[in-house]
Amino acid sequence: MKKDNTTEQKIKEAAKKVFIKKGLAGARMQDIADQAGINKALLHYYFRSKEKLFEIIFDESVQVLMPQLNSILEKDAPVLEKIKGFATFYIDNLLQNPHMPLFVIHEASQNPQRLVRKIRALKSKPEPAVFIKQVQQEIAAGVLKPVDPMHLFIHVVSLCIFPFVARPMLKAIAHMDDRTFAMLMEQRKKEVPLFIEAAVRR
Amino acid sequence: MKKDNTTEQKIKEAAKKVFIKKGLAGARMQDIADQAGINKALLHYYFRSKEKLFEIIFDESVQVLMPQLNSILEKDAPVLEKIKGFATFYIDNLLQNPHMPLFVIHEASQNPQRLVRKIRALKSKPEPAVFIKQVQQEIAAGVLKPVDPMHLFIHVVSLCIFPFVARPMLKAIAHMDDRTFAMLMEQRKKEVPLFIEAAVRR
DNA sequence: GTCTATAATTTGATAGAC
DNA sequence: GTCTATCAAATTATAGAC
Repeated sequence: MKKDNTTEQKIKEAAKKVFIKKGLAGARMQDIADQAGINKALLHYYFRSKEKLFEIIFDESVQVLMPQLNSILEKDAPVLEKIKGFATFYIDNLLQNPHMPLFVIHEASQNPQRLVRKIRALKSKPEPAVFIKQVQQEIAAGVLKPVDPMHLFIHVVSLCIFPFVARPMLKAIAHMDDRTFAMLMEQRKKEVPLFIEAAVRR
Repeated sequence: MKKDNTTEQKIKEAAKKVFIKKGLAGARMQDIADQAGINKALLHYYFRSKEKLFEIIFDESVQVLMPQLNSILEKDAPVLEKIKGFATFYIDNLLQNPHMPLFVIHEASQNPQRLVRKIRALKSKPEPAVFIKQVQQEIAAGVLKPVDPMHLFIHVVSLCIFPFVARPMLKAIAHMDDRTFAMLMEQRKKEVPLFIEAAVRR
């Protein structure tokens, strides 16, 4: 599963863990060094500065989260098929990386331009235009009820991602423990597509 | 609109702005002092420490965001009525405080216990139990399609809050400027209730 | 209450030995 | 490449004059 056990890799994994948990401003180089089981000076030897190291971790996170959105937006299949596949796949993925979306969102909100740059640099950029056209076609064909395509897109991502982002809030409100929460997310892989289908299928 | 122009109030307003924008770890006491147009030492004179000042701002934010959830959960009206009222009202509110949810969520994720404490201390706590029972009744009565009540609750909050939390992400993906984004959120006051109704009304 | 000056601490970054 | 020791800057917090 893990790549090399080179020092560089160890640092990147440690940095990923600490940055994603604490954010850029909250992370401490000392924490990262401890987590990696090495000395603080080595961080600078390998990555020059906190900012540089962060940039790499953020970049990788964007590369994990963004291109996956394309499975809604691009793949050639009926809209409801794509949404179903996406929800299952993406929620599954978030169960593995539950803290990544909040990390990216928080840092994007601190520095929106950085996210814009990263997205521009992606080989596989999310591009809603295709999806929007396809939804319009299926509405015209009578497959879907009339629905604003952009809002539909936002609905889908909201339903999939928000619970992970707001996890501590939802856990507190609904008095859930971690196990219950995980189970609920597991259910959402089916609940979300069913809900959307009920809303828009003719 | 604003309360007194006492120094204490000026500080709290400045702190609110800075903390909500930068988070606890990212905020600087100097920024808050500048924003309030006073000296840094005065902050400590009035609020003792950064942590103490933060606690007050966080507390107030929780008091703004949480009790409003009760309009879904408690008020006596048919489920779909309540959801419609809530969505309109809450989104309207978020248009005034667009950065508050991400602030609370991010800090809650840094320190989940703090949020739990704050919620426990609320006079008007969000309590899903009533809502869940009501949904079950309306399903039994044939008003609603069968749907898991807890998931329905999560759907509603997700659809309302997520776009504000993920604003920079959505703006970047869909190439929107601020005006377009605001317009879209304005539309969601109607889109979200319609979408939910289409999904669950029998 | 409010300010200036400064202390105390934290933290990112570097120098230099091995 | 890796470590220890240390620096320099940033940042919270306080002392003390007015």
